Amino acid sequence: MNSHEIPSPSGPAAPTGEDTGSVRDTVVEAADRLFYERGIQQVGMDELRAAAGVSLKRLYAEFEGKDAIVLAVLRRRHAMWVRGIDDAVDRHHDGREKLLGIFDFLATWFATDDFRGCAFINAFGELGGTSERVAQAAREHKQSFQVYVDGLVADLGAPETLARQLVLLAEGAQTTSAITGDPTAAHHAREAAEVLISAATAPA
Amino acid sequence: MNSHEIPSPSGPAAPTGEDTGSVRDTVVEAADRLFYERGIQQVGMDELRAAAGVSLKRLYAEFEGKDAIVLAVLRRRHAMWVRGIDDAVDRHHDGREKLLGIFDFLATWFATDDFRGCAFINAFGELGGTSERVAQAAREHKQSFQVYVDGLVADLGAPETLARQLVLLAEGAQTTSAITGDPTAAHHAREAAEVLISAATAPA
DNA sequence: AACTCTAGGGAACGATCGTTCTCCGGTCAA
DNA sequence: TTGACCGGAGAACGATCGTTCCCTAGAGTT
Repeated sequence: MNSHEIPSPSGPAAPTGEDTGSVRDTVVEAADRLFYERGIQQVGMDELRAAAGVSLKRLYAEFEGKDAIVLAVLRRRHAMWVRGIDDAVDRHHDGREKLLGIFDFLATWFATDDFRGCAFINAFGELGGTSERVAQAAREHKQSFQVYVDGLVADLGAPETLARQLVLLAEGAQTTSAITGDPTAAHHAREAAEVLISAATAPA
Repeated sequence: MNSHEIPSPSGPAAPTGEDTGSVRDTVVEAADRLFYERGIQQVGMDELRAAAGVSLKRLYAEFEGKDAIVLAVLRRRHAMWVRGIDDAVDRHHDGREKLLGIFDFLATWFATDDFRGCAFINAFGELGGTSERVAQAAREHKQSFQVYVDGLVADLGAPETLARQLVLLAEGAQTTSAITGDPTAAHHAREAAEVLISAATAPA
């Protein structure tokens, strides 16, 4: 049974005294990939352990349980989302172009070959009915995006209603593209956004 | 343990020789309620059996397995969706009002106290990664809605792009209202739809 | 060399799942 | 009354899950 003695062939190959932060990251990254690809409940802890190249003991030393890993994954997803949106928005200086940058980000995201929708929407559908923690994480994520768009719209001097409308377009594009597999939903959302922005910023 | 002998207090109270079609309906209705409320994998066959007031033997005589029940539930959801949309649209004769009727239907749906989003989106997030049948059911449902809106938009003489945009708004309203719990998403979607329809039907 | 400590591999555990099987009471024909 | 049949209740089964525990190999210290 002990024929192979290589400790961790796919791991980061650190000797022994690994700092604990990197173990967490490794686990959360592997969990994110597996959960997103197949659904949370379809991934067992043993498979996650194997994918992350950690022992079960280490896994449970680092995380209180599977729930804690799920929440850590959602936190990571939120950070990635914020960074991606920020990058696409900050690329522009014009307020209108900033708003449209959101849909450019969506377009590049949808074109990813492993795209399977918004992880928060998926997690909410799967666990939101039984896990208040997951439902709240999804709520906070969506609300923070709404607040972000509210700010961009306010900078434009447009009414807050526009922000609500643009968020609906972004959400709809995510689910539509995820289910149909058609990445052009981002483009249609962007075109709609252009019309809505123009209508909301037109002089009275 | 046998203190209560009432066989099925909440069931339809049919004597014994129930016709088999109604058993199917009873099971699918109970499954729909439970699956929608808590997620599919969170509902066991035994709980479903109890909720439907049927025996396990009857359950497996009527359905090949849990997968078959899930697909039957999605078929039922699709029929309910089509009927609800049709009712709200057929209430009007003007093409523009017909399109806006979609969002009126959404508004009444979102106000339902057990509303928890689109069952197809939820099922796709939970099982779409592993069950091709579920993923396909979601795809077909969304596509049939797109085709339906395409028809209404074509009747208006507006470009097909408008139909894509309106579908995105409807999808976004569903997920947003589900997660945030705010039913006004339907109203914001409707207002955006009014702007988009006006822009798409304005004379050149 | 002997001892201590750590951590990894993986068996073990209890719970739960979807599914099947067994028993048994009731019903109807003869 | 007897016997055949049907369906319900729920035990049983095998698989899988999240989680814990045990055993041991190896590193470090004296």
